[in-house]
Amino acid sequence: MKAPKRSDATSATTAGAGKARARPRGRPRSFDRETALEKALLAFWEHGYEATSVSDLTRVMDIGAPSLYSAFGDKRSLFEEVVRVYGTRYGSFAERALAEEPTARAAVERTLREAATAYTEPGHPHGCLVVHAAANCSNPEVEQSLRDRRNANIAALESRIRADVAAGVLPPATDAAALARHTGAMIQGMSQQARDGASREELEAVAEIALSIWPRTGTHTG
Amino acid sequence: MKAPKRSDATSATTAGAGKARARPRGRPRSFDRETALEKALLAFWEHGYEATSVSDLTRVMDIGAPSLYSAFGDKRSLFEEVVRVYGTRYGSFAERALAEEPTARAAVERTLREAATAYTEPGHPHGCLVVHAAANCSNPEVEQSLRDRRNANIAALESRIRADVAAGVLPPATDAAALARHTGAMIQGMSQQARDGASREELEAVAEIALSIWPRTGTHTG
DNA sequence: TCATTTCTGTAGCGACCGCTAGACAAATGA
DNA sequence: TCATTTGTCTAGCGGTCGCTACAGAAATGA
Repeated sequence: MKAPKRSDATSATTAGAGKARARPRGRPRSFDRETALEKALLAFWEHGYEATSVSDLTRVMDIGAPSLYSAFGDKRSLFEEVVRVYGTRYGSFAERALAEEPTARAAVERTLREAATAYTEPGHPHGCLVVHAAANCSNPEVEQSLRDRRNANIAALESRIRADVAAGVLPPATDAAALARHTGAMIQGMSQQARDGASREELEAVAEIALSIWPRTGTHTG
Repeated sequence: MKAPKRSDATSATTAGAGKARARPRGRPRSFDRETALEKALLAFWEHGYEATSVSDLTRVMDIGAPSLYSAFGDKRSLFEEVVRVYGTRYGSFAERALAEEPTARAAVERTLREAATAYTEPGHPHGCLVVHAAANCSNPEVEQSLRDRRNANIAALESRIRADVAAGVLPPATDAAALARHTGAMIQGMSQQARDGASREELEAVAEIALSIWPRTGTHTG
């Protein structure tokens, strides 16, 4: 049994800013791990897990295949790390809205509006990586992992809606599950629209229409 | 230059019901072309264009690779034929609603309700083939062909909405493009939800919420 | 200087991809 | 019966897939 080496995330290499640990023993890595990871992220985002080959990855990351495998494990592990980074860097706006806004309605309003912007932002692929990158994937586990993320987001919104119902912010007859799922479907539909060429303005108009299902003013009782 | 043979759609083989043409010259096909095509349709629907290999296809169609290529051309042609058949067999409910219902609103209402049923029907994969089967496809032409279909459907709805506006059925200030795109996003989001495990009842609830953006009664003026 | 450790580049593994050549099988018309 | 036509079967083409063995390069501590 061979020792798994280190290879893991927090290797500071030559960029010794801050509390950089002492240099590791062997030959230092000749590329910046985070930069390479970002390139991989963009490739997976644009083409999806399956259609992005290791050969594509080594080209855009500008490293050899052995370096990729030594630094990131296999393709699957690299993708998982990409999804994690995507979540913290690009895909956290819904979670943030849910945490910061006072009501579920306000969180959804902010989420849909920000989605219109985020999904059409120049400089990276359009739409949401979590929605698209594992579609039509031969590896069912990869497909399922993103599906779980999507459904978890909807479940989080549902429980937030339930809390508002319990607090009297939303009427007792509110179908929290349906309302949450409607928002999830809107986000996913907007992401698909972004992939299909819709502009920010067009998505914002769609978001405004979708938001009209909620009562115009903060609380309502019927 | 070799003659392209016949191989095309309307070969009756042994099933000589109705006005069957005279038998062609050579050895007759040993499989039913439509049955094999249906099996290919289900495979592409479930796994998408790229993730369905020719080897997968020959297995589910229960024919050899040369028979597949002789009867359907290459993989791309087979997929295109599958998309055509899907359109007439499974995916025509929106088009039908648009043609048969008196107003755009009624057409959308019927479309969303039927989508909830169609996208969760047992006996075939969930969701819409046109939405999913060419996602993350290495062949950009295949991806684009389904994208064109999706956008054409939205454009058709938009012009139908414009007609209702011109006829006074919808208010003059109606944003036809946004309204059509909202419906497209809903359908695509519901399809994604169906793929992610949503039930017919759950999708029906989502559809009802989405329909509440329209005025409750037939016409409205403001 | 030198053994040790770790990364990089070359080169290629076995598996699968889409696709097809060529031999044989099964129908036709004569 | 027999040449012709067309479908099926076996076998395998060149190419790409994800991945890795191996040798050399570049750092370390002694």
